[in-house]
Amino acid sequence: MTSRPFHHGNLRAVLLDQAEQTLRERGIDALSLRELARKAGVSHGAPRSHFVDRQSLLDALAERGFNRLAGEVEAVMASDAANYRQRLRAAAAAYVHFAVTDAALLDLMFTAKNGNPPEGLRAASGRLFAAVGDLIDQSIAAGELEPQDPHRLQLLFAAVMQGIASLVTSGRISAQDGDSLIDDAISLLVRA
Amino acid sequence: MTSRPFHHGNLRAVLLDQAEQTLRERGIDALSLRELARKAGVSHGAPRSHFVDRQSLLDALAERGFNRLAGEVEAVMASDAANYRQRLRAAAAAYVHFAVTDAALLDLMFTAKNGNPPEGLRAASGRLFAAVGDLIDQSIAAGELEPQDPHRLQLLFAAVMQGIASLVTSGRISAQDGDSLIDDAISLLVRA
DNA sequence: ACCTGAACACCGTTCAAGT
DNA sequence: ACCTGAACACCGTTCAAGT
Repeated sequence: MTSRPFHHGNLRAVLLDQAEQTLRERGIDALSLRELARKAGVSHGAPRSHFVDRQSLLDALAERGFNRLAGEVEAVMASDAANYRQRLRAAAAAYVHFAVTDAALLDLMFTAKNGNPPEGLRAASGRLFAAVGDLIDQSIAAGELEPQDPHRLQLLFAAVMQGIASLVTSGRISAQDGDSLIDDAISLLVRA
Repeated sequence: MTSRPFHHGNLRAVLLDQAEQTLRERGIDALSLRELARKAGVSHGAPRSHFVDRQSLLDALAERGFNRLAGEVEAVMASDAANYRQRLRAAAAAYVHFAVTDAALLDLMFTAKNGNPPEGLRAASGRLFAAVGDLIDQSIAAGELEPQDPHRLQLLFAAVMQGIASLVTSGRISAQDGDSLIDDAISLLVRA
């Protein structure tokens, strides 16, 4: 039973899990296909069956990151918090928390890509921005935000969250300062 | 005269210039010390005399990036634009322009560092944030911004610029949308 | 369909040696 | 002080071959 094909049907997932951990603990430069294969107990050529090259694995990691973060924002919308200001804060807090615990992954998600991203990655990032957009729309509908131009408000909120996260991951400000900044930003948006 | 030491005293600068160009044209993955040495016409071990390792060269590139961007923000402050709203817009526009023309470099400047950054890099990034801070302070003094909490306003402005730049470099929005977002963000801050 | 293992080209880093 | 060139370990990628 425990014969040769240690992984059957799930090597891809095993590689991604291990890669995510390595990314978190030692950064992107320490991420190599060969080491992942070694840790998974397969030959160095095995990953090729699931990822055509290293960039393909990085794209898959970014895709998982977007889906996870999108899921958290969607969870905020499904919560029973009546106050939309609280929802905006919760979504932004999730964003900053992600930036703190998975800085290298967030970098990867927002790194300048040379070519066009694969479809799965595009869809995943789209899901995140759609979730943020829905949250803004709902906040407007609840009268918490000015109805002005919803699309612009969505982008602005996304930019503020990404900017705060970026300052945190790059070590410019602490996670605590990041949370304070969220409050300031939301106060500004809500009041506007 | 044109004997052996092709570069004497300026190999470091030659390597950095070439590296910056490669970074711009082919991204960070295409940046190798050996190729830089080849293009400079020196042996592959020569860069070692100026950069202890690859990360050290990347740090030097980031440092130059921060200094260049800081210089542009400082130039905005030294300009004769009487209107501080225009100054804020000009500073933010310079930031977005930098993001568009040197996306990979901006990524490098705000990448999560594993260890503590070297002193020169710290100083250069400090110079940028100090320049942004001064601009905000002057805008407050000119009555363009509410005096509230200057430090928070500085961070918020920095976060918004970095966030918009990040959305642009990652291809989420166009440079044009980035400029529109700047207007929206500044309107929000000025009105507040 | 998935994995093995040899092969190739390239890289970062170290270091003794040259000038 | 700066550069050369050999050496080492590691890597991404390709590909014929196995099961």
